[in-house]
Amino acid sequence: MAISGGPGRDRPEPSGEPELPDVDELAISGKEPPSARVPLSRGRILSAALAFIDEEGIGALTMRRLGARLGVEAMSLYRYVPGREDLLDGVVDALVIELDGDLDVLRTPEHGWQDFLQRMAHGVRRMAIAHPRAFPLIASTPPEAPWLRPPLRSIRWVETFLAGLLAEGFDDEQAVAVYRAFTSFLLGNLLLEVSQRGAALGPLDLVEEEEPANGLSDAPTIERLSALLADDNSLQEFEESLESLIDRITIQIVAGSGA
Amino acid sequence: MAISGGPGRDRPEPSGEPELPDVDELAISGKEPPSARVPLSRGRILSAALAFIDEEGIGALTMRRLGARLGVEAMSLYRYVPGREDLLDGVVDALVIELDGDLDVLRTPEHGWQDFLQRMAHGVRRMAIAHPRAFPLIASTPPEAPWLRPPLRSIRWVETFLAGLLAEGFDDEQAVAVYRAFTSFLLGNLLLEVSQRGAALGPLDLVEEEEPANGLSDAPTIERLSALLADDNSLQEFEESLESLIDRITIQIVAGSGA
DNA sequence: CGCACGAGGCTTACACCGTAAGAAGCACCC
DNA sequence: GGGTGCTTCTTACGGTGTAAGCCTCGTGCG
Repeated sequence: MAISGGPGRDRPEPSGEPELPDVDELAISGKEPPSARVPLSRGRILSAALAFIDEEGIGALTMRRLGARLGVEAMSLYRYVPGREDLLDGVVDALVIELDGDLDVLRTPEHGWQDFLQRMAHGVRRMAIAHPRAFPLIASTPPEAPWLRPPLRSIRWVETFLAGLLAEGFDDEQAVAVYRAFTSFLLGNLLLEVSQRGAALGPLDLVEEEEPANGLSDAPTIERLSALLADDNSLQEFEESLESLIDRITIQIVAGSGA
Repeated sequence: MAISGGPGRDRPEPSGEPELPDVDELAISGKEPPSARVPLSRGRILSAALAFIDEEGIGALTMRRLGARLGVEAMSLYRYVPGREDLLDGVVDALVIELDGDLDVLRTPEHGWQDFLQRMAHGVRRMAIAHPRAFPLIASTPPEAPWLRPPLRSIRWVETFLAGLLAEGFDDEQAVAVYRAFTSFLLGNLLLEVSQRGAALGPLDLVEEEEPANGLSDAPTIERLSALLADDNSLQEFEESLESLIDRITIQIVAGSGA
């Protein structure tokens, strides 16, 4: 949460205001009809970028096109965003902020940490499904400056998660262990689900190859199974895996509490 | 695939098959000293691309630079590779091929499917650690043509894995279920491990900010925990998670066998 | 009122990118 | 010699991120 007064890193905006609100409105609005001149802001830019990615994918997002969508020249964006990579970082942060404001995943001290993890997982899942093309961003280190960054391109994610765990009574090492287990779980499950959800449109795009009766016939395997692969019963699977993970954490913590 | 005999260092290249000019040598050699004119081939290109990515990251890989590394003009690459995206696909496929030739993960019918999964997981892990900057490729749908593709950018991966599972006696639905669970597990665990392994160089690159005594003090959380986060005891964690997952599969399969 | 000023947006420019089209080298066989 | 294919190089085009500077106002101050 941290209403942008706290740990928000200061953007290299030395002038005027000491701190600018990273994401303000984030109205998740679509494209702007050429209405009155809305004054352009970091929030509006990030919001438009997210909408753009949702519609056309990350690769299609260029500064010029994003500018055009906002009725503005590309270079104007640089007044609010240091560059393209930082813009993508900003989109990820915006998603995370939207997430943990969405269901205020902290502030429920009465239901215990299992409930916290459940809420967190479902919140992230909802996000992944709502923005399937933006979600993989969270798991990809940016092409430039590949390391020397927080894992997963959003320090806010780590902060939010760890703070929640600590608030639930975990100690430092437990929190980190749970963070790892849970983040890797979410990452894997949701990346796979999102990618399969996309592939389900028309199953696997095997180039329509005429396998000329290869005697061994190992190609048909995937053709035969592609319907099963595209079959979308993933919510139930997600639930089961989630509960199983939470059980495992219980056991691990209980078993490890002696040490 | 082509028993490939004993310890001969010969690369897979299943020469019996009709025509598979995909990956031939893949010597994983480094940069080519300007020695004699080696004739350039898809395999050499993919190998150089992988080495390039390992050294400088995906973002730094351009056709021109890759050409220069091979002592060749950029356009020459297009005789063997349809374009940049396909080149990246090829790199992923090369990794997967290297993997399942590396430990011939099939062909061990005597040790049961748990052993198969163990070998698979460790093989992928070794690959992820050997090529940490290339590995995220496997989990990222290409920016163009985002859907309409096999999940995870390598149909070969799906094929190899499913074929192995079927060979171990799973039926179709079980194989798909195990494939999902296992792939998501590997993806999540290894993406996180790889990214943290990178971040461990110097912990989190917080811009050195002078937080002017914000009363709430929620910033230090991550600073305090960053050492723990960077701490690399991940092999053991991986093993534990792996065993736990395999147990879960056992239970699930046993429980689900009645249906 | 006049006017400097500065924020916000625009224009120009540059280096680099992927790649389409075709020219130039080259080994071979007739 | 003259084709005849490959393979590689040259040239060129449209697109990209972004550095540098210009223009245009609303605004505050004398």
